Amino acid sequence: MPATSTGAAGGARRPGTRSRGAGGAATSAAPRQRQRERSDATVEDLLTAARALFATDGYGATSLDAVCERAGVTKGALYHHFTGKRELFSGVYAREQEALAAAISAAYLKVADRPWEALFEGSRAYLEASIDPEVQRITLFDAPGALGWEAMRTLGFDCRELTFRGVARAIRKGAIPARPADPLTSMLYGGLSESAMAIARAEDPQAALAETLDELRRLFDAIAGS
Amino acid sequence: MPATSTGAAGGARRPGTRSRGAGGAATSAAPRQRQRERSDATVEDLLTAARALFATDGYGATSLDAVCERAGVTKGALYHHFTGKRELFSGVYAREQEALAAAISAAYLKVADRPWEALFEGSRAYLEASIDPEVQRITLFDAPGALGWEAMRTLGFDCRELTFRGVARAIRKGAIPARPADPLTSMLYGGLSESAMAIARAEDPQAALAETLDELRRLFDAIAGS
DNA sequence: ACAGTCACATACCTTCGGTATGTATGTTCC
DNA sequence: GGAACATACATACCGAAGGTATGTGACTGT
Repeated sequence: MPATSTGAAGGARRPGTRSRGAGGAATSAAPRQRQRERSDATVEDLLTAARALFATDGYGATSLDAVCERAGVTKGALYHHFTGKRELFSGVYAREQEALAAAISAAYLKVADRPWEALFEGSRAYLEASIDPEVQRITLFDAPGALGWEAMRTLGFDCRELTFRGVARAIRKGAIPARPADPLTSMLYGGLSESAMAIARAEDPQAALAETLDELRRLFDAIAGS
Repeated sequence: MPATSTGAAGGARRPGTRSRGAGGAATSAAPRQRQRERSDATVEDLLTAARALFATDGYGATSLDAVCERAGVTKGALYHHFTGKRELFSGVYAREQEALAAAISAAYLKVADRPWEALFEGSRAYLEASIDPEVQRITLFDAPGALGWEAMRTLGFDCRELTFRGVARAIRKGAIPARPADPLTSMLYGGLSESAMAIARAEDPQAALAETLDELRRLFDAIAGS
């Protein structure tokens, strides 16, 4: 044990001054609640910091030291809550997927009684949300290489699964000609993802988005009426 | 300059024993040809070794030391021919794209007089070639994160560009209803890429491929007849 | 209040991408 | 044909970054 007591005397030092929770009022209100809140707050800070850096610098160029510094924590905290860089990114990715899935579901449910139209609206929502370069960097560029196919699909509620359900339901309800749902799901989901990337890199993203939605409309009409 | 003469006396040591070319016959046959051949051979070895490791272990998990060892060279050689890991991967990626593009073109040209059918055949070729997990790991999983969008599209003859040309030509020739070519290109190319990944992970890849080609047929027919 | 656990902080190790430098093999020019 | 130069590497080293071992104070059940 070289150089034990570092610097000044003991006590919780700089990185963060962890002391969340609503003041120090009722200590007996919640038995083991304090530690949970502290943990949750730290995890929240780590995920927020990581999401910001991953989104702008990318997975490879983001160092855990930078994440910890931004979160006001040290690597001890990070490795206490995550097994490593992969799982940290995994957490960020899961949140991103959750947000996308929420947007898709909300759009879908507005016209859920018309299955095919509902899938179109869900697709539109996914496309519009996925245009954000930060979202793209995480979910479309870095996630495949960092997490792999299996992890991407098993993590939280992924959008591909949502798309599959929408396609399957449209088929079941007879909104489009009968067929296996998987192939069409892949074509639709992959097409939308690639479209989002292309739109974000276009000279005029707004125009590109409009053109893409037009094409999507044509495709949906063509599929339904064949 | 610490520890100058390392180990035994000088002389070209183990890593490779570079001595390509057709023997040492006519020395005056080609003026500056020997070095070129040597360089080309080294680059070839590096790209081959890198492709093997990148394909199986992925970009992040592949170390340059491992690549050099497999190629029978040291890092001095690698950094003489490439600026770094990115460019090495870039070279591997470019070759992969070239091979895919060649397969697409060959299939397309067989029925080039029917633009829409030709694009279908090109799509089929891309799909079948992209099912290989090694190809996928390089071109679909790691390339986006490692190279980014711009580099992927400007590197060599990329398949998306080929798809675009096929779509644009089909529109120009009136094989499908008029529309901007870019959105449909994205939907098609992205859909095929995602489909390839799904097929490779399916329980029965052959059956999944057949179903996907059926769906592709339906989609092409629907688009043409709308 | 005391023992045990949790949530971190500190210090260290190892791997790996990248660089600086040395050197043998061509290549060119006189 | 040999000196001068360029090319194609090999060797040795550096710094950054992911990961680990260990210590310590705050929190918690008894």
